Amino acid sequence: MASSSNTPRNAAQARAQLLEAQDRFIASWGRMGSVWGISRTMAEVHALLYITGQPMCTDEIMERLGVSRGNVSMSVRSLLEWGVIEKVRHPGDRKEYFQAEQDVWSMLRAIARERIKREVDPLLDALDEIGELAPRVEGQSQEEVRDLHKRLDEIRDGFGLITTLAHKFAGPRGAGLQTAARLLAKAPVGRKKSHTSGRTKKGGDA
Amino acid sequence: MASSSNTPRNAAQARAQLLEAQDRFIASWGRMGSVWGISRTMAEVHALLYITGQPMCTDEIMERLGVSRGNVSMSVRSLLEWGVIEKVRHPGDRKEYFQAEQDVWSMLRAIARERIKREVDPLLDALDEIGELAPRVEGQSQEEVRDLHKRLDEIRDGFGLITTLAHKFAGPRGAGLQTAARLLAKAPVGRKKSHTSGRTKKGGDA
DNA sequence: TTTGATTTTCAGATTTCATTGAAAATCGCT
DNA sequence: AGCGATTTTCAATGAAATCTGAAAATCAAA
Repeated sequence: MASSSNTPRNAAQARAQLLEAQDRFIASWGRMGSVWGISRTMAEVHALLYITGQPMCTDEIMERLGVSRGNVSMSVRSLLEWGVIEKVRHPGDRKEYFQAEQDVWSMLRAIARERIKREVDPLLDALDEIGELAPRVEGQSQEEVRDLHKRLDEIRDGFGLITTLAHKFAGPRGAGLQTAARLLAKAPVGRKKSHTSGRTKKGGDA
Repeated sequence: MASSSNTPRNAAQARAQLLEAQDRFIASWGRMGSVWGISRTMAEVHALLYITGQPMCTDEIMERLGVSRGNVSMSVRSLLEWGVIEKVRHPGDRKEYFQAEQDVWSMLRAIARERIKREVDPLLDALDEIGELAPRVEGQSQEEVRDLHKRLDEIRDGFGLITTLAHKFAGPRGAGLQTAARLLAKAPVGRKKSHTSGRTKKGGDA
C-alpha cells in the first residue's frame, strides 16, 4: 500500500510525514479507546496531546481532529479527571491550554486505575450483596445454595486478589506497573515468547 | 433495600431466593460485559452457565434470559471460541447442551487472553507501521520527529512488556494468573489496602 | 463593573452496535 | 436416504451511545 517515497526530499515533505504519522497514531489510540468503552474522541484528544507533547487550546484540538467544541470540552474534562492531562496557562492569553502527562507508565497506571474503578469495584460490591440474598442454610440438602456460595466466593476471591494487586501497584501512590512488570519478567516460567517484530531499539531510560 | 424476610420458611421460598440471587449475579456479570465491550447477552449466558453449573440447552437459556434464539446461538458460539464453555451431549437427545468452565482462574485467564488479543496486539502492530511512516532523519534539527519516535517507542515498550507478561502468565499454556498474583502479593511494596467489605471468609483452597 | 472572549451545557440529530425473527442450512435418528 | 428437530445466518429493527451546535454561563482583563 505505502508505495511512494519514504525519505523526505525537503522540509515540507518531512512535515507532512510527521503529521500523517501522528494522525495514524491518533486513529489507533482512538480505536483502542472504543474497544475500552472510552469514547473515541476522548481517546483521540489524549492521543493528540500525548504524541505532539505540546499544550493545545480548544480551537486547535477542534481543528486538528475535526470534532465539535462541545465534544472537546467534555473529553478534556474527563481526561483532567483521569489525571492524564493538565491545564496550562499562557500569560496574557485567556485561552486554556492542555498538555498530556508525558510519562507512559504514569499514564498506563491512570488508565488501569480508572478501569478497575469502573469495572471491578462495582462487581465486587454486587457480589457481596448477592451473597446476602440467599442465606446459607444449615440442615437440608440445599446443595444448590452451597454451590452458589462456593462460586460467588471463588469469583470474589479471584477479583479481590486482582483488585488488591491493582491498588498496590497501579494506585495513585502505588509502586507502579513498571515495578510489577519487572518483578514478573524475572519470575521463572516455562515458555517465553518475544512479541517485537524486530526493529525495536533498546527501550528508553525512563 | 432488602427489607423483607431473609431466612427461608420452606423449600419454595428457598428456591425463589436462589433464583433471585442467580438473576442478580447474571445481571451484574452482564453489566460488566458491556463495560468490557462484550455484548451483554454473551456475558449473561456465560454467567447463567457458570452460576448454575449445569449444562443447559438453547431453549432453556432463551427462556431463562428472555432473549432470542439467534442471540443465544451467536453468544454461545463466541463463548466456545473463548474456551470458557463447552458442548456436552446427552445420549438419545438431539439437543446440544452447554456447560461453563468451572475453574475461576482458568476462566479469568481466558478472558485476559481474549482481551489482549483484541485490544493490545492490534495497537502494537499499528505502532510498528506508524514508526516506518516517518523515517528518523540524520542531520537536521528534526526534533519533532525524534520526539515522535521517542514517544512511539515508549508506548510500544510499555505495552510490549505487558503483552509479554500476559502471554507468559495468561496464555493457554501459561503459568496462570494465580501464580502471577501470588508472586506479586508477596512483593514488598509500601502501602497496602484491603478491599473486602468485611465478611469475606478466608480465601479458597484452589 | 463592563465587556467580549472563552467555556460549558444539553436537547436533538446522528452514528454505532446489539437484537430479533424467520428463512435456510444442518444434523442425528430411524 | 428421508424426515423432523435443531441450529445458524443475516437483513431489518430497535436501543444506546456519541456527537453537534447554539444558547447560557463563566471569567479575565481593562
